[in-house]
Amino acid sequence: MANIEHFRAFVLAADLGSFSAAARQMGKAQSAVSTAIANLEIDADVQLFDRSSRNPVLTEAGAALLPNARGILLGNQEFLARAMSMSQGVEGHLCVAIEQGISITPLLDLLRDFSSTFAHVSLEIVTPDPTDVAALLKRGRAELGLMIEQEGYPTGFQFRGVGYSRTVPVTAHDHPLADLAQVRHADMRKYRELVPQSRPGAQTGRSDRRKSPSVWYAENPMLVLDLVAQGFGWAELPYSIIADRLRTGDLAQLNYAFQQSDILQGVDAVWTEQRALGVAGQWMLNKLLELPQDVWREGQPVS
Amino acid sequence: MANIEHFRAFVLAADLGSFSAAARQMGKAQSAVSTAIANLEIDADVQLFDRSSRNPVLTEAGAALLPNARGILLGNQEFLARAMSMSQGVEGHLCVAIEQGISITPLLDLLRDFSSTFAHVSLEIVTPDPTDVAALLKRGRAELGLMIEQEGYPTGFQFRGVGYSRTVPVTAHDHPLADLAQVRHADMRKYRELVPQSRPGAQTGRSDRRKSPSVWYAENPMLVLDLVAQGFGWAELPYSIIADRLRTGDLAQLNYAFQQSDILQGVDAVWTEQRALGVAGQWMLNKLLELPQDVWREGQPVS
DNA sequence: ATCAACCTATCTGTAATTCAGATATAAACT
DNA sequence: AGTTTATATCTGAATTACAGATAGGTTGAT
Repeated sequence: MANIEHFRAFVLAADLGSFSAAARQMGKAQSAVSTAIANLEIDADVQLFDRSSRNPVLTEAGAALLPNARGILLGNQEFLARAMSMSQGVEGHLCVAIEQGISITPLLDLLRDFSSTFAHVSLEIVTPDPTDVAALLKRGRAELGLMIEQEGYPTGFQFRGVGYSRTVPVTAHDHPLADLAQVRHADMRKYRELVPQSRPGAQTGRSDRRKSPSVWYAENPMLVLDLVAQGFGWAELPYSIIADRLRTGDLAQLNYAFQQSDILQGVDAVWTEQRALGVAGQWMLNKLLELPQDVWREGQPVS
Repeated sequence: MANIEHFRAFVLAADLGSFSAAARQMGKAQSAVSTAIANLEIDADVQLFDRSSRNPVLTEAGAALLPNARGILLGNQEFLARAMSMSQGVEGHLCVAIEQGISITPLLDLLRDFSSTFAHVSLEIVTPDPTDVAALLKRGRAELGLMIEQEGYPTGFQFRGVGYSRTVPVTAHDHPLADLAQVRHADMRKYRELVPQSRPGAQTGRSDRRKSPSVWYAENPMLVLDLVAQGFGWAELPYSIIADRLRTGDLAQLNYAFQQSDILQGVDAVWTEQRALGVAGQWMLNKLLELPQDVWREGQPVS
């Protein structure tokens, strides 16, 4: 019935203003184009061309339907191109799990590059709770993960450091801790700590020695941010999400007595051995490893 | 070659998880679906289904290509639906020319209604210079116009009042006129008038007795707005575009001594006799005429 | 007006395709 | 093991698509 080539005949004829020219360009006989378009008109029950003159000209209906026909053609083209890409081993979909709190601004150029290099690969970025990245990888829901480095990974996981993330301790500007020139452990234990992570008991390789005995957990870092701003306690949060509110004076940075207050935590790319990375995943991993370290410094616009 | 029905077979089989079920639903033989999908796989050079078990299951490639196939099907469906709509006399495209300065907020509900009633009609809204609306209609570039009422329209034009637009005289807040409790004609003649309209000499039916001998014209009302705010003169502008800047005190409303300062100008719907309105255009005209008058009162949110 | 060049619609026979039915075979379930 | 239901493949028939030829019309130049 409705053959895709018929739509191509319609579009070509409209563009060239001639059935014969369209037929020549398609390597078919003129009669083929003529009947193809005639059948299209029968199916659609509208006149697409006005044939009263030497060359056919689009009717109003034909002009209105032309974009639709082009859309069908484009869809078919994309179907074929994507299939071609996948038949050569490129995966059709890549899911990257980036732990909440890791900023994606250092990755923007890389992502732009990805979108042009792998136009037919749909990219999915999920930002799960920190404890969930490994689970997503193991479950096969994601192929590649970015997470704050931890002491040990379960067997079957591959990892490599690719950058770092700056975490800063903050409170609301009017919080008692904000007035101290130097904050000691004993001071912090007096107030509630807010942790951007759900499921406190989650088995994770990272050290979970909280500084305060009173801890609240929330899955969304933004929620933690709001709670901190409302004076519910203090938190160690990625610089990228608090930079604005530090600047406006809404939040105050704490000054640790016992260590550098700016905590630089390594960021690891993580993947599993079992589910081998496809061409696109491999490409992204390599680009991540090649990333210059200074793109991870926040606050400067990515050039 | 690539028949649209084949894509439907693919999508149906993927959805139902069975070639036989898909065949039943399409009213075809099982073998037809089987070979159709096999041919699709040959064309695309990828395996779409894994046939190792009793029921076929999508491969990774099949899952990635399924949305594309759906897209093609949707495109075809839309093509047919639009054609059907047009074969029943509904135009495929409607262009409405709304004179610059007339707010479209009173029309939002109407437009929403239009988009659901005429899903297959693409709507184009152009906001030309006031003097150009009639030209667009005459040229056939637009089918329906909304413009500030004028004394007479050229022959061949139909018009009917549908609402009104409030125009207010303003200056910058620090302009000499802003200090006067009552502004007389003589005062206004001392300062420059800014008119949101290009081509001063344009033959138009509206009264062109400017109050000031010094007049500047600019096509874009927003440009006029900026000039007024910068103290270049005074202007009579639609309330909808100056409301915000009146509220912030950036601009000041003038208080006429000789008439009501708030000038209510009628808004006419205009169309030509020669180019008959289609079903959608007719619908829009009727809805415009039925519009309750109070939607034209600005400042209140449209419910 | 006449003519040449070019366009489109339609007809005809042929080639290609699509499809239904039949058959073989494999998987899941009893 | 037997039953049911699924898919792949084969075959012949029906449909469809197509090239080539023909007829009729339009355009523009002579």
